[in-house]
Amino acid sequence: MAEYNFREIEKKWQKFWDEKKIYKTANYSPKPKYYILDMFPYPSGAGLHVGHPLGYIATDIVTRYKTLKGFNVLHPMGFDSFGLPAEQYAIQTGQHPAKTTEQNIRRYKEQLLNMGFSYDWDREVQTSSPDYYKWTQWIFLQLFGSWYNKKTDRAESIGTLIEIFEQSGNRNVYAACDEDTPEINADQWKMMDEAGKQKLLLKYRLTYQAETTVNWCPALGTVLANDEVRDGLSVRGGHPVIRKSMLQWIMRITAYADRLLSGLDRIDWPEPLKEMQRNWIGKSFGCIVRFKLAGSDLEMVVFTTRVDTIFGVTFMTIAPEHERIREFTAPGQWKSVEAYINSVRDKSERERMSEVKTITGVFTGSYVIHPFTGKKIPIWAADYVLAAYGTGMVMGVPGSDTRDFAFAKHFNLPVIPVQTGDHTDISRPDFDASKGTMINSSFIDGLPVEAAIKKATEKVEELGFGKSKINYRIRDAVFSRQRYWGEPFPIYYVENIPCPLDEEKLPLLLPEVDAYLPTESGEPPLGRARDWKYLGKFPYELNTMPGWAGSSWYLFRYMDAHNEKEFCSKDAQQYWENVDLYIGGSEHATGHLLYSRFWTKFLFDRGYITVDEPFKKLINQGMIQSRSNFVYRIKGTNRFVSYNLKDDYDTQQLHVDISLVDNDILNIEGFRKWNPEYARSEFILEGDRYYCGAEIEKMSKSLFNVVNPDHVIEKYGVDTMRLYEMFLGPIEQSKPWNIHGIDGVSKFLKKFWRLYHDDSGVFAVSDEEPGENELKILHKTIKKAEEDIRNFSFNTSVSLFMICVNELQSLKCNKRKILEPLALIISPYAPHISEEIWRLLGNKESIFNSAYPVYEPAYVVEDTFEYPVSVNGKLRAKIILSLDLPEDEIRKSVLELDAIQKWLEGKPPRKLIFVRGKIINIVI
RNA sequence: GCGCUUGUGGUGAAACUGGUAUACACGCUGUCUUCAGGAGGCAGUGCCCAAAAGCAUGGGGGUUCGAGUCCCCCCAAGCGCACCA
Repeated sequence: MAEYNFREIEKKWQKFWDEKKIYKTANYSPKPKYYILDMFPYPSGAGLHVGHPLGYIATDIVTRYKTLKGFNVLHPMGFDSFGLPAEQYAIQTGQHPAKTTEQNIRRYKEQLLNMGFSYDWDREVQTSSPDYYKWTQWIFLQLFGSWYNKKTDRAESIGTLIEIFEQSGNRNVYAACDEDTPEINADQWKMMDEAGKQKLLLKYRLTYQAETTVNWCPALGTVLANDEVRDGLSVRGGHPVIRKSMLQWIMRITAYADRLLSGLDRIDWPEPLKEMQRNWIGKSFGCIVRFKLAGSDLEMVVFTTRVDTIFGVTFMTIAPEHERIREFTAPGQWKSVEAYINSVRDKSERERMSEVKTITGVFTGSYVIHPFTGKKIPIWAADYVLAAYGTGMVMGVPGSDTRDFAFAKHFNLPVIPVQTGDHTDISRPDFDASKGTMINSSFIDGLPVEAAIKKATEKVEELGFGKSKINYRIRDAVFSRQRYWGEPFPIYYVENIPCPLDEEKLPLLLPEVDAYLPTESGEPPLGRARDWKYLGKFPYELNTMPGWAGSSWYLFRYMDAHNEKEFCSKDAQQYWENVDLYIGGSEHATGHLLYSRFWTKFLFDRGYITVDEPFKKLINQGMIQSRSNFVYRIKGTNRFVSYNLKDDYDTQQLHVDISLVDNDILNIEGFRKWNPEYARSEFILEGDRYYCGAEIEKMSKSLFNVVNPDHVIEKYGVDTMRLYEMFLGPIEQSKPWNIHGIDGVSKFLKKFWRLYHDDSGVFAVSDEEPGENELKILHKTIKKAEEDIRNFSFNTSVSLFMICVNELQSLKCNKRKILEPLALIISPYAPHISEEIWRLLGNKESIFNSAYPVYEPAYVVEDTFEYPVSVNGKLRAKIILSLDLPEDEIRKSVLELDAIQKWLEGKPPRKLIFVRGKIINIVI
């Protein structure tokens, strides 16, 4: 008896799709376009695990559905192939990262092809390929050749800035630039030598060099971005990170802070992710206030969001790392301040993090004059002030700010309450600094906080020692890495001045090196490359670009992947615009997803593209976790005790490979073979079984809980795996991988197959006309399947198919006119079996090129005459009424119904509750 | 501490704008063909009960004829940010 043979079917159709290039997409079509993108993977050595395909299956379903609906769909795939693991492997083995990367990509591709995804592989991109990184370098050059004009609120060519300089210097330039940019006039500009001019321009370029304190990771030998560091450790590898000053390439993303923020309102992204980006950008409205130093012309400038509390200032604070701290220190105090600076400097991020609660600081011996009261206010240095936020200096208001309060208490500084509330301990939750009215505050006394801020801001502006200001938390992004396996910068140096390489010379190929470690003198690995000089004499940049460089614009390369003249042709970009649907993990919230928005806005400003957001709709697929299993060894022995008996012994919990466990029952023989250490183990069983413990954890090799999709595919087939991953639950939700339910899905596909075959397994469908009942089942399914795909509710779709197939089976329906559309509806989810059935039904074209059936509303309309009804929301009955009757008639017929009449106890209904034309409730 | 999200059977989970809560699947129980092969069919399965009635969507209030869904207060879990002035 013939059965559903997935092995044969899947191989057959994958080969066919590949050979006939079924999934090739044209750049021009009379059909409407739809662009669906997956976050491309980094091809690691471990291959794909079952978590990877989750998002890919979802995009594939939407792709197939949209294609059936008559869209021209772009659905490409590629590889984010520059990165640390390949390089680390290279350091260990000496093997060129390009080679490892190539092997890994081959394996990934093989796995992806096995899953029957409809990618147009002709458009594949690899960020580490010179054809690709040529354009990453090109975009870098465009950034280098641009500045941000805040008057026009967009990036412009650096040439327009030079023109302005020549005419009127930089006095009237309103640009995103370095804080320390000196003011010059046109004559001064013209008098400057080339080096001086370039130095000045560098302060305006959208990518620039600066000496900055960076996160230096000694173990990785590189600098990390803020989002690559967590708790003072590198996200990758968990090595300690320290603060170090280095000359770095930096992206002026702060120029786009406001547009990155406002753009969020126009894109369809998950709210939590938008919120993460909002917090990261961290816009806050406040005020800059200048305090004159006592006995000096110097001024201390602070940023505050609560200028209304200025009458409560009892001390000033400056970050110990602040570059101007010496100016604010009395000569006699310098020694103790310097000692304090040193003690703070050597602490790593981690140490500072864990010492959040300890209060340290030192008096600088200097004072400022309070602008309103004229009182002398002492200046302190304290590490609770961040050098990088605001001006690196704050005014201490212990009456309203809990941190200032804690500091004042610790050093016994006075507290002046400036707003109503109990000030004995303002860190208690019943004190809310954002509420109340002002006291002890001269002209703002009695005003509520909000009004007080407004009035105080006006006053300081009027008196000229302050100005309202919008401050951002986001900082410019460090863009260089001291690594080998990344894009080389198209930059060479003439007397230490960075010069852009001519665009014609791109790509600047990554040179060969003899080892992938920094040089002995501490230069990055490119320092090992021979003749790494432009024209043989001007040294090239030794840093390479970070991982996010290539991924910040890849969506555009897919549109025109083989273009040798442009990163993407205007025509192709205008046709595809931007991504309609993007699916990937939320871990890229403040990395890739922010940087790609930044580069897109930049390319838009410079007229290279017509969209200023890369991804219209974003869905975060949840993480697939894993269920780890444990065995319990009695301490100091080689005896293992079954889960429910373990409390009787003193045991140690050990991870066991989940492939040795079925339904929490341990395969004892397998376990003995797994590790020689356990070959002679003894077991204390429950009955004749050893039960393991279990816990949900991250999927990781080291926890022995990784599930390789290859095994699942081998056992059940790809279509079953695809359906099952969707059936598992909503796509956005993180959930543990659990194989136990897969039999249900597997059964469903077998039933589906059997619908088209008779009892002896021979393909057989009837050409009989379907009855209304069968049509109803079909059209209900079509309708619901469309709704589900529109809502990305794939799990309910799978249930729906099961119901449909069960119903048809119980009707013994084998009619072509029902079964042919059914194969089409299921095809986005289970393409192989559907294609096979489609061909058995005699179709010549691939199911991928067919048209999704249209449902007939007539067959979907529910029974309109039978309603559930309750009386006073309690009793229920089904009554039969006509929709067309006027309300009075309905009321009459309700009273005539015996059952209802009994409940009504003869009283006429006071009110009939209608919902969508149906009586739902009767109120007495 | 702040922000966001989520709490429904033994398990994964359904439930459209408030309208018969627990669809579908797993698991479990019984059973049939009879097989020891991860096969197929049928019936049962929220809780308490012999049954009827009753009670059930983390807990407590509220709005409503009617609340898993809306509002308020708690509790728990997950994620993100974290001295941001």
